[in-house]
Amino acid sequence: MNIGQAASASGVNAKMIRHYESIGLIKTAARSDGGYRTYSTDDFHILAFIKRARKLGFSIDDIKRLLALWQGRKSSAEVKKVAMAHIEELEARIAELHGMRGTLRHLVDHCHGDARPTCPILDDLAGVAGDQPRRAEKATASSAARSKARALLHDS
Amino acid sequence: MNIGQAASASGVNAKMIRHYESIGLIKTAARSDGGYRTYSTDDFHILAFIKRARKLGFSIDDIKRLLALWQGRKSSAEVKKVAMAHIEELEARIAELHGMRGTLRHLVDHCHGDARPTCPILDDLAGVAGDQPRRAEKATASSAARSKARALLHDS
DNA sequence: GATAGACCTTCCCATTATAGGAAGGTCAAG
DNA sequence: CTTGACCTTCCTATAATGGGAAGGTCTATC
Repeated sequence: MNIGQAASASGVNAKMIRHYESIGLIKTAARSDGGYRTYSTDDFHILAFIKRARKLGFSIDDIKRLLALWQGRKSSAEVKKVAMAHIEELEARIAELHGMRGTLRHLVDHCHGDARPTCPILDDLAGVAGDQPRRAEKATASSAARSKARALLHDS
Repeated sequence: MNIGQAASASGVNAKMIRHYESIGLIKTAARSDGGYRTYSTDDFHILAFIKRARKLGFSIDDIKRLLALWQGRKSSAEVKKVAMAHIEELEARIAELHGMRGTLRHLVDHCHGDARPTCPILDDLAGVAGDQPRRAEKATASSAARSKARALLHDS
């Protein structure tokens, strides 16, 4: 199998296959006389594995670990650990996006969206206090530092 | 205000302020005799605006648009449009992550996570059919092409 | 055997937003 | 006048993907 066939068979495109090789995710491919990379059925399985893992949002680093576990035929405990850590990561990202969406949804719902220049969305972004239940800004240690800095500006 | 003060006051760090200047998101800062960038209260407001917009996940390009709208004091309709498009983007990303999380949750729930090497997670990634209600792979036009390619391998 | 066209090779560049570091200049306090 | 904090520019890196150029190989057809 040349790289093109391996690509369409696995769903990982040729550019990416070369990339994965270059970063050491997959082993250096065998070469034909003409210098073409050649792939075995085993190689194809690995590529398909990678493709599926990427679809689940695993990072290349995670996949490196999963591939080692897969090929090492070791315990499933380690795999489960990697997967659960990834679930937590996904959930954190979902929560973050969800928070953004909520704030924005609220702002959009209060924006009449007509020819008038007044706009709660811009007001919020500009820091004008409105009736928003949640501000775009979370209360963090750094925001406390910023409030202090803001005091120097006689602002807020 | 020097860049450091502007940074801690706005929450946008100094490195980023220079970067935003270099890509044209903010105008070139005025300079002191010694060549230091100096920032006015207006500049600070713009930086704070940018920071809040970034916290809501707007891209730099979106922010460029929002800043123009904010400073142009034009209609709110355009702002609402940008914001709604962003909400849709957020929702698409949430849905994608949610799908990943669901599939993974299911796999993790069926993995005993002990010393045995059998693992539904790896099996799924490897393409072994299990009792999974949803596979890691969506049925798409390209997956049809891949099935055809796979047929050439006498695989699947 | 020549040639066309599909496919392959390597190498470089771009993306997005953010950050680290090096080498060197400026400022304020002691 | 030195010290230390802060600033300057320039280069590099990240993660994953892709575009494109310049050139080599393979295969089918004439």
